[in-house]
Amino acid sequence: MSNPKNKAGTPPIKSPSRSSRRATSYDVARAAGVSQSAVSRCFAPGASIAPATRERIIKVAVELGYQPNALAQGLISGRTNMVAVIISNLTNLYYPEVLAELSRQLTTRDIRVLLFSLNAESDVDAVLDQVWRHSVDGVISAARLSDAQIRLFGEHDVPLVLYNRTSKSAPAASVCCDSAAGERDLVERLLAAGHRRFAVIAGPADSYVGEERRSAALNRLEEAGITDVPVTRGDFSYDSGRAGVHAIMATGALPDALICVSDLMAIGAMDAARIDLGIAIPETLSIVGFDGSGPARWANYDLTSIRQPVRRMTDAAVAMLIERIEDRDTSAERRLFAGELLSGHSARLG
Amino acid sequence: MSNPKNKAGTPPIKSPSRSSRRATSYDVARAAGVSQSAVSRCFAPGASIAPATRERIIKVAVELGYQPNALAQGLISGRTNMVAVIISNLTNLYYPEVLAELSRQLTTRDIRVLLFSLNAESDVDAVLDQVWRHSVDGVISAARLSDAQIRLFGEHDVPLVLYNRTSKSAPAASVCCDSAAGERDLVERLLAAGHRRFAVIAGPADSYVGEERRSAALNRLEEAGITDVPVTRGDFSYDSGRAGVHAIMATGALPDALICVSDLMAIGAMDAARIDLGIAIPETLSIVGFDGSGPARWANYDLTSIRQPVRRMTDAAVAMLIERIEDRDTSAERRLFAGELLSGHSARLG
DNA sequence: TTGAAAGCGTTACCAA
DNA sequence: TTGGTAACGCTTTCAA
Repeated sequence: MSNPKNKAGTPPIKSPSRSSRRATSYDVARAAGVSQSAVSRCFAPGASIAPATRERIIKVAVELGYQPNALAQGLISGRTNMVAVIISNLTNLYYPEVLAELSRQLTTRDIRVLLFSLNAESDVDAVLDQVWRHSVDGVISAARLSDAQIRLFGEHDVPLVLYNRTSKSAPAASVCCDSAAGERDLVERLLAAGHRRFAVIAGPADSYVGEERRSAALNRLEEAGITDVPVTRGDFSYDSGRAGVHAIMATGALPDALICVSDLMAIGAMDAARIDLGIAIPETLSIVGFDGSGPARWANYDLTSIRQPVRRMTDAAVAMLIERIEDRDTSAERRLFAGELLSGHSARLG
Repeated sequence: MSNPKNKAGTPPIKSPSRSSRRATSYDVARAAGVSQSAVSRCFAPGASIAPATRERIIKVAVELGYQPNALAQGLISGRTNMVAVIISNLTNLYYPEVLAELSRQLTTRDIRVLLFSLNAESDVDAVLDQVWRHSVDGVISAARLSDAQIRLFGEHDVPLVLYNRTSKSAPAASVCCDSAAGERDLVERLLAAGHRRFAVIAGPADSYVGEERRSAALNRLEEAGITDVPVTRGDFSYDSGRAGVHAIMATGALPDALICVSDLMAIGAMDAARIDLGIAIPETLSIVGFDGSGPARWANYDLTSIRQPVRRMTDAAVAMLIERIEDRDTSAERRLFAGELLSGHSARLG
């Protein structure tokens, strides 16, 4: 009875009907006539094992359909090869692109994605609890976290990379598109083309990027001596962009340039202007957006916008995260990427 | 030395700088003066424990910030409370909505989502390997699985629910929108309005729903005696819809009704027709889509389409999966949901 | 109701 | 290069 597994001499399997229990490293070891340790080493990256032994074990492992149990691996090694991705609302046109790209890049590096998608009501703290419990190796968050929440990552010693967010008081690694520069750029081009009567459709007050874009636009306008700029707020949705146009027109303002802080709102605004109000774009009204998401490039809209370099940004986010997983003492760093101007034809540019 | 944790009397912690190790049930037990088993019971659903004890333990647990380790729980109990969601391409307009809804519903039931998003090149078998390794409780797949792959779920005893796919030879639970009925419905309404010259923009030949919709449309047309129908194939993208229109026109055909098997292609087709070719929609050409995704309802398109009842479908998928997790002998079942006609204004209907 | 002890399936460490 | 053994942090019997 040298079987290390059944010290107590367990009786025949209890449920013979459900016989196909998953093979463990012990099963492989027994069948290959080696120790369980040998099997483990066989699947470890740079372990010392004789080629012959290795080959024999692999053969048996394949026969038995053995694959290491990720739970057990994670429990003992402290690495799960899982990263949590927290994203605020998937219905936003821009996030699916980011998520797809993140997922692709993480998969490439043999890391799995544990997805947490927040809807408005959902509780971030509850999500974070799950994050701790599941021992993920790190977190990429494109959702709004409070400074206190960011600090929790330090306490739990879980690497974090923020996507298109930052925090001044709590230091955290982050990857952002330079919204301010992009927005200033757009405004300058609009000014150069002779626009003087501006209006803005901003985002919700608690949106980091939304506020950054709004204030960048207003600041640049102020520098140009333009201060009387009607601002209305939307929630980044198509409908809110459409409603925004009506809200602005209702004030009696007659802008010749409309700045929307997201593409989706810009698209809603274009439809409202052209279809509801019969305004010619860009002849009578210039409209600009931000993000460079798919529909912005559809022929019907051909939006003038700033395209975020999603590929490079997600690339950087993943690289930064892995760096911090490998060396937890890597200090906070903020990487800022310039957006690319999509000229489009929804605005007259100078 | 009655500490059950340090039998060997381990020396002081190795890295004092990184002191904040996560509290375990042993830590809580010691601090509360109870056994580790008591702590475990305290966090188990219907365990027998004295209210007083329970309260004391909870108090200590909160103080220490204790939370059960999901890995250890999963390893011993065989339930991870994780479900894998496999989805083919996130950039499709319709999938993010499905994913968001699935994520929401699973979260409600205290289940986490392990996301696998396939891009064209990625290897389904590699994804499945990861699924087995991570011991997920079940899988919802909106990606194309071969019959052999579906059978693997049986062998591994992992519950599976297919979303908008089925398999005739390998039995599997599935939730689908009745594409055939929806498409027939659209065709009938188009026929009733007097359309006689049809064309179809279909999906890739290996798409289940795409083919179902294409053949349903062609069959219904054949019943009406219309057989000479030009068909071109796209890949469900905007660009391919646009290209499809040009391809059809290039054949010399002059359809008065264009059937697109997805909204995104229908939108591309509308832009091509109106913008590239100056064709009036729906006066000169009726265009219909399928899915009822967000942009289909934008004022500029106001697409005539079939809306999939995403909420009810995801609801059903989650319910079916949980049923099979709880009782693995639940037999295969196929639930078919009728789509809802979105009249829109991109087609003249009878 | 409580506690002790046996796993779950690995990796990490040590001696051989 | 190998095998033995101790964790990892929990749930689950089984006795008390």
